[in-house]
Amino acid sequence: MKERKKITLYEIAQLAGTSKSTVSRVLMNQAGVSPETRRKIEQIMRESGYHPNQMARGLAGGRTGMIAVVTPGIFSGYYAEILKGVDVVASQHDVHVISSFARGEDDYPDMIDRFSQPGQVDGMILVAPRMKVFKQRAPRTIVPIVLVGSYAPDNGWDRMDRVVLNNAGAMNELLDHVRQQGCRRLLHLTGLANVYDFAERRRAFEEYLLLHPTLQGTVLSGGETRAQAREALDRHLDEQPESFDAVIACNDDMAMGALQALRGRGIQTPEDVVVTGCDDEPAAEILGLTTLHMPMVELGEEATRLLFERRAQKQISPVARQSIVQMALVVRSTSMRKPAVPV
Amino acid sequence: MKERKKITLYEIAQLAGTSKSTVSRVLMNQAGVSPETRRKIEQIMRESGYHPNQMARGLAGGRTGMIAVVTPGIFSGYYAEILKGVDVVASQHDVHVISSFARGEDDYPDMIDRFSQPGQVDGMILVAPRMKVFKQRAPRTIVPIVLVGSYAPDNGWDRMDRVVLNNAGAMNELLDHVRQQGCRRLLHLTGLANVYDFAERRRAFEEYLLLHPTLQGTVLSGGETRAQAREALDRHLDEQPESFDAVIACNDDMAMGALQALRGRGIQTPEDVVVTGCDDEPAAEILGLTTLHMPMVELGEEATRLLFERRAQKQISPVARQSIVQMALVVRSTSMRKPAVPV
DNA sequence: CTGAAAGCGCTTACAG
DNA sequence: CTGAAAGCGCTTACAG
Repeated sequence: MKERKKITLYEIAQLAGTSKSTVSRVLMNQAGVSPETRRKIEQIMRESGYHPNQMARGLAGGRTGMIAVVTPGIFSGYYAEILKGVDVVASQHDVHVISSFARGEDDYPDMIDRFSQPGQVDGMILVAPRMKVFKQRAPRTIVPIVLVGSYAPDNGWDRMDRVVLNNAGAMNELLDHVRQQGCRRLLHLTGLANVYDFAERRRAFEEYLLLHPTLQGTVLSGGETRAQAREALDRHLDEQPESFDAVIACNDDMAMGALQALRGRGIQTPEDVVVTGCDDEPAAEILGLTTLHMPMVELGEEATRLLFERRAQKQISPVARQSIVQMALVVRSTSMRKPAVPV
Repeated sequence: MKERKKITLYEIAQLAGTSKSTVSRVLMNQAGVSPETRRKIEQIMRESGYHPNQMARGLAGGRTGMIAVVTPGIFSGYYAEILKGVDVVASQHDVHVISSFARGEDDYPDMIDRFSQPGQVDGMILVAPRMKVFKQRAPRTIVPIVLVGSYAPDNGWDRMDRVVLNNAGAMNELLDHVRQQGCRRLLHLTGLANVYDFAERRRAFEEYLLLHPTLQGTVLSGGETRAQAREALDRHLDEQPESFDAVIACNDDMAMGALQALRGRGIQTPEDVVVTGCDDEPAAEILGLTTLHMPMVELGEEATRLLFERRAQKQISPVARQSIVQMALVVRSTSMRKPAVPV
């Protein structure tokens, strides 16, 4: 039944015995079309399997029907879940999602530049951009931008909507728990310094130590990948064995590297050393890793909601919105010293 | 230095003291422009921060500069890696990647239909489409399609390029290894029957049994998710305890579910039961899960290469290409009975 | 409620 | 090697 020839809005108008204008109105869901005409046009569109040419719509109407999600090149598996959340909301608006991986941190500004030009996308979501991006003034673009898990300095970036995590609060809760497990010498395994969330978590860790003088704390830089985290901890164990009784990693991936390092030396978890992560990646559950749960799909959805709200505004608003997504402590076996719960 | 007013090809032509045609030629990388003129235009484009309007290019030239990747709604984390591979190759061609998650298997045909209309994308990659998609004849579309990890029945789908895995060969290697570990009663934990790769692996499992009469084999359906796999194995253990000494799961996720079920009953791995997966997801390494390694980024890259080769062809070619990606056995602790190797 | 016309910013023959 | 003109398929005032 479906036409194979490419069919245009003009053809639909012909078949309906009306004009392009009217067909366009029903396509745009605009008022001012008689119910009867509308019904007829809708039926013809359906029967003919008509899909409007996106490129033409974009050019004529100034709306591309696309948004871009830019993620760092190196990623934890959870970026896929954020992407899925974005897709859920975007598809409700009949908008496609362009996914781009930044190649190095220098690539970020270029991508922003490119996407903020007219005729590219209707908006962009920047996931965990590296701090370096913010060295330059924020582009004064008509294309709305939403930041996810990100810094927002006052050289213009603070005008943008953003979705952030309650890093400090969640970290506090986590450290309270670790302390209750009897740990006193805490090692914070941090990641790249230019990742905003990592910096926040580190700061929360250090502030917690100030408030709890009975605790001893160290910060160890674990590099970028799981393997690097493992190596870093290995070296640390060579130099200062038994110097800590808890590893607080800045994310699950690094926590897993830590687990490997400990296991390799026969150090028991959680008996000798408690280990915690952050993110609650799929693998965390399996490993019994205590972590902070981040609702990743939600994160993507919320960012996209902000984007569409912004897009819907007629004029530029002076209000920047910020959504704070709560992470929740998930206690599992890597930190559970007291009662042995069956898995 | 950067212009904020939107700048068009026409402006570039003005600045260069030439015509739109000539500017378009350098944009399209076409021959027939004096080196001097080309250099000048390129410089002006760079200085003005010009990016051509994609919508206009798409409408005028018939090339959208986008390709779509459609993935199933429920996904293992590894789809993100495929997406990354796609992005790597696509960006070399200055093409953007639209990522779409199919909402249920009925959504697949609709998406294919929509994307294959003109003015949408220049090509599409279908990742692990459910078998149901192939019930209907393949669309006779000008938009090239590449199938990844997929069936290709002869009702038109066999005209398409595809990237597949050496499921049977790899499964054989895996089963040889399991047999060498002393296992004789094998339980195959399979996933949704409508996933091509799962069906292939199951077939390979059954054929292996036919060739090795000393082995005993069972196939257990593990549902769709890790949790379901765990439950399925739990029920099986209730009904027929100690009926197997190896679990051969159709992917890592289900293998992890199996590990949970076994652990919950105090059954030792690999001493009592050997467990294997497939895919080599990030979590597999941590868990010490024996699996078949799938080079996921490569898979995405190869699919995209096929797509661009097809796009470059002037006329429709009668040749359908098939790339077979080799999976390799990765032996880890869940199947290593003989020598205890240090992790 | 409806239609004719202009125009979005490019590419692509075509003519020179 | 270069330019003028047509046209891609829509949306958007504008006029009725």
